[in-house]
Amino acid sequence: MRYNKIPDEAVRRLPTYLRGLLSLSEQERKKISSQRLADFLGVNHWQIRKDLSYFGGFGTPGIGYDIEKLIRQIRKILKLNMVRKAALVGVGNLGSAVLRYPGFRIYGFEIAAAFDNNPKKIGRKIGHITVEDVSKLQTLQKRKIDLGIITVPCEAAQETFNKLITAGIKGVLSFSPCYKTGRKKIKVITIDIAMDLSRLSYYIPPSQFVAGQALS
Amino acid sequence: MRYNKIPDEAVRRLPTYLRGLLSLSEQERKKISSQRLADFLGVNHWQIRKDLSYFGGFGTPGIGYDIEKLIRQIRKILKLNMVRKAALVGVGNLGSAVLRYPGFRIYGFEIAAAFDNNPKKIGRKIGHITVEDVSKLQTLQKRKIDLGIITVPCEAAQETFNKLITAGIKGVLSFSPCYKTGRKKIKVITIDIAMDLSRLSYYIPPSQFVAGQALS
DNA sequence: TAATGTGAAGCCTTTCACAGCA
DNA sequence: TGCTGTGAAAGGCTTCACATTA
Repeated sequence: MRYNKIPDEAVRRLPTYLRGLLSLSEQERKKISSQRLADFLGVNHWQIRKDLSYFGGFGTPGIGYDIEKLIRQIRKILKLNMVRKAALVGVGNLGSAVLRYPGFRIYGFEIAAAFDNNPKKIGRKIGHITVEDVSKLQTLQKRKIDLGIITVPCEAAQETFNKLITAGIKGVLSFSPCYKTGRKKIKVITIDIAMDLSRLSYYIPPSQFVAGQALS
Repeated sequence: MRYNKIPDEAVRRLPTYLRGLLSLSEQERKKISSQRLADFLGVNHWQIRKDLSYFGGFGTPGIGYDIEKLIRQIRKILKLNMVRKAALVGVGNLGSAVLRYPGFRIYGFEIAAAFDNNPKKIGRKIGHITVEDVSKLQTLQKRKIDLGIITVPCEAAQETFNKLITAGIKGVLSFSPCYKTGRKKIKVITIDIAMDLSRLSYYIPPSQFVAGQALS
């Protein structure tokens, strides 16, 4: 393969392709063309081919892609072909919801631990996970957990982030925008719900102009 | 202003700047330079200046930006300088958590209604919102609600999406990736938690290789 | 002097068109 | 014929350096 740089955007799209393929594999179909997968997902066919070509040629000209084989390939690329364990910190409303979120299963993730600093929550069971005290975060390395999910309130985000780094976590998915990563060589992905809603607002002409509501 | 195209990426960053400014305005400081705001947020100073310049010159050379004024300007750009009401559909674990999510407040959003199709949930109060039957979605237009938040399970996403369109919703924030928008001229932003975690996985070398676990 | 606003360069990503293979 | 894989073109975004202004 002759590409020396793989676009982040291509990586970002791979999980979508994987989801589509998994869905299509349930219907008894063996092969699929980039065109049909693209239609199924509502994307462009050349985009799919280009993205896959960054990682190698997985298809057969004139035929298409073998669904099962491509699923294995993408899993391998995303390093999902092994147990990937995550720990969640902050068992509030959002944290509990994420713990019970059924969507992780198809990608093979296991949320293997949950932590909180509220004594009332420690020991409680959410699904099949027992909430532990945040002081136990240091056990993560031994337990081979290398992904962290932050669902604590804004004020506690920085401290939580630092603790996860100390605990040897290598990647963080955070639902709070309130922290700085410094120069740590750690991958962080932030999901900021309110920010996304604000961004949506930009694109939508409002249905009302309440008198005196608009500011200068 | 001489730009004919404003990058989506610039729009995406505005809410971040707004959050930083709001945070800084609590400290009694009137002016701020792009350099200081950049340091505070952990971004580049020229990026901030460039992004703001797409919308017009808001600063004073040699001095910086007036914090309060810039907050008003960004609010106006993002159309947050008026009441923006959103309706949430799907009062499960995730939906309830989003309803109670405190982060919307600083951007001035109001989640004004919540819907579910489960009779057990209808009539229940979450925070100060009473859950309504999805059949009442048609009342949204009258109630001047033009943003929708989808937190239903995957299987119900497409139907929910269609119903929101019919109800006159102009923008959708969806936590489910399982729908197609068709050629509707509506803005949709999707938050796919599992997809983001998969993407994170790509960047993280795993701490373990369980024997026999890795596939082909 | 201190900071903004911006043209231009450079880089990354998307799109296109088509050679080549089954 | 049908579909992949990819070089090249086009487009969009980021970074830089500096003219300009208070």
